Amino acid sequence: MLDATSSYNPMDSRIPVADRTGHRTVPETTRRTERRLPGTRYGNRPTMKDVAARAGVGLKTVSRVVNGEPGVTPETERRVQEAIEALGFRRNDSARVLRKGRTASIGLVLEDLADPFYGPLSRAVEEVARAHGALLINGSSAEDADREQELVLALCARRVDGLVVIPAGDDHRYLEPEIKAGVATVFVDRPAGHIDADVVVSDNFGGARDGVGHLIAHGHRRIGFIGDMPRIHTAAERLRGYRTAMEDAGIPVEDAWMSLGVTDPERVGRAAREMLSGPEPVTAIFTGNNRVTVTVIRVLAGHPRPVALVGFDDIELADLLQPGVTVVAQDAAALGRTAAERLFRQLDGTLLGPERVELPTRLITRGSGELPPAD
Amino acid sequence: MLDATSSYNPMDSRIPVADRTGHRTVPETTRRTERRLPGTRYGNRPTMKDVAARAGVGLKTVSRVVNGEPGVTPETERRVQEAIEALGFRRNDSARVLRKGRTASIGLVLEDLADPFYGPLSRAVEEVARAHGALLINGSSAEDADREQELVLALCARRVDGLVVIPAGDDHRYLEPEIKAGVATVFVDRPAGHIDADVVVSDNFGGARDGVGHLIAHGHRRIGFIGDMPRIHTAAERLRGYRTAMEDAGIPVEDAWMSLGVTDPERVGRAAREMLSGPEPVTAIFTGNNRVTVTVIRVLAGHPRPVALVGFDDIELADLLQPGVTVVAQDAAALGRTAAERLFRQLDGTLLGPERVELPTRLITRGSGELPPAD
DNA sequence: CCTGTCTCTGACAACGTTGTCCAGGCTCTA
DNA sequence: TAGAGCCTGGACAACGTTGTCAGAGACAGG
Repeated sequence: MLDATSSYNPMDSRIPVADRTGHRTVPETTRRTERRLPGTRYGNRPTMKDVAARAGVGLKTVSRVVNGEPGVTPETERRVQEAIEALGFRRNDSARVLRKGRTASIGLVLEDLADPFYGPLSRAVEEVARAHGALLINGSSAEDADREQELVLALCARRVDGLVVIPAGDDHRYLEPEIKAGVATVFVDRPAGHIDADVVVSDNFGGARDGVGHLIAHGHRRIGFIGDMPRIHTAAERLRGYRTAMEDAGIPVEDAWMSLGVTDPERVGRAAREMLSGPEPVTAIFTGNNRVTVTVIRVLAGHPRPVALVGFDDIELADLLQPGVTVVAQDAAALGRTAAERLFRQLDGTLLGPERVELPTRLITRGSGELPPAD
Repeated sequence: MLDATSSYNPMDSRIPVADRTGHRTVPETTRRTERRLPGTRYGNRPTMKDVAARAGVGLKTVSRVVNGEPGVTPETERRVQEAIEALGFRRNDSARVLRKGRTASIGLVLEDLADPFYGPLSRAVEEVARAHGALLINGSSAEDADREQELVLALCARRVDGLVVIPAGDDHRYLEPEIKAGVATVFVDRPAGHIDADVVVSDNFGGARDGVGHLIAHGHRRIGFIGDMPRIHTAAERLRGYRTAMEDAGIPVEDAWMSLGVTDPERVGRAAREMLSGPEPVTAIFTGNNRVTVTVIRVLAGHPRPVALVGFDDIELADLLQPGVTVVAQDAAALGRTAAERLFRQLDGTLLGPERVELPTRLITRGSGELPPAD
């Protein structure tokens, strides 16, 4: 499952067990004696039982105080509070969860938290979760289907109440038992594969079509498209938008104008340079996401002729470049917020069936998309 | 504690209780009958007991199969696996955690996940956690001390094994009982207040001193400093670096050159414009963090004379602006990685006492810091 | 003084898992 | 063939909490 690089690996399901000589590793409870708090049991945290004993009351009375339930005299409450304070007691939510069934936590599986697109999305999900008293567990799939599944199932084992998933894989049937068991699930940015589930996406098709249309309106005909791997739904949709815009304008698309694949700077840079060379180079480029846009901007900065550019996704400082970068912006925070809200409505029971919600994109013109063709 | 905007609020400790008429709300276990899986108990997920019953074996045998423990015949294992498959059983880690004591999860409390500085940091922590088989729970404090404490204590109640905290508040004595109880703790970016704990920081002082020194070396004397609120440790350290560099160069600093406070664009923009006006305007500005830098770049873009600029924190596309933005870069990912590694070493027991680790910063020259004074 | 009601409190079971321990059946050897 | 030892499987307690229920006082009304 996961690599262990040290002795700490609590979820390891392999067997540390006694070896053939019968020796056993020292039980965990014996560590850190010197750090133990007076009044607590060896190496462990104080429990309600400890508090009850110290306060001279019953277990349930402590529970009542901790949870603010009624039916405790002020005097008793004071004694309990005092004991809690003195022992540094903190309720164990694991036990609580086990008893109550809900964990008050939701999981978010995305591609890469370091990507500036996902940071705001995650934050938005967190805010909604917070408003509902839930915590957020994040996981990065690194665009790997197996890792996505591993993460999702780990989250399910934790019994998160709900999942917000930005799919990396394209088959999510493995989630069916979980959904049946009541795990609320919303997919974001890309639809789920082979299951019927709630999904919140941007209007990738329309956004790309409008962005490319914008270039066409400014006189371009030879327009390049550099995007992500076509198995990624958003990439495919944006490509479809490109094709549609071109078709609507009656421009036959040449293969040399399109480049789809991994979005590392090397491949993208090569693709851009190829499109820009030869006897009939493109006069404009439409880029399929923020990473591609940044790379292409770098290429264009070193290019002799001006080349028009429209990028999908807004990027910071885009307005300060020369020329400013025209983009089709999607609202990452709104995606996250909408998804999380639907998630909690599923948990409330106020949501009927699975639905597909599409959020609009916005064309922001800043100059790069308005350059005329330099033929 | 937290606002509930709906009926879902599992961790609410206020009393939903029976009202005076004796009516009760419907127990949770009765929801979603239509979604229940055949073979499971009403509204609940299958447990090992269910699997054991279906496979015709004992409870512990199922546990053994699930955990890959030895001592189960292939035939028995097959039967158990079959039952697991058929019922869609997934081990309940809450119960496991309760029994084992470790949750295999760590908490990360930072200021704002949407900030491009924290995304990579969080991702780095996650990668280390993953290598140790642990999940990461994120929380944004929004630079609010109370919210930080609330988050940290909520994470402790979940019994996270460790905490990585980017402090918002300046008193962390509330964490003492937790640390004594064995919660590994590492502070990042800023030191903890009033407690002795592990901390990983950048060399804010040295970085700022070098950045300002760079401006001085290019002939500037009237150098402005725009930074965050001085109660934030990093802001104070960077200010100290600025003062030291000026002092070392024998330049008396004027009050009008320094501006400290919240880093919203409005205040920062006003501060920058003030420094740049009057009879003796600054000829260079040192900015105290990425947000400030971006705002100041915008101001400078509309300013008639060229003004030198060095910023703390690297920003994306800084190299593509005209001129390129010279920055003092800190390595957010390294901060996160180092902190997380120390955390797990605490859990391993291979770390001795609390320590302060300082990571170097790097001056990246791109042009804006090398502009001569425009006197 | 007794009875009924109300308030406060605590004993106990249950949540789902894992660790301990023991029993029964098997193989192997003396 | 009997005894020793191993392998497999299961009964049971425990983890820390919450829900249920019933008991113990207090107090008022008859």
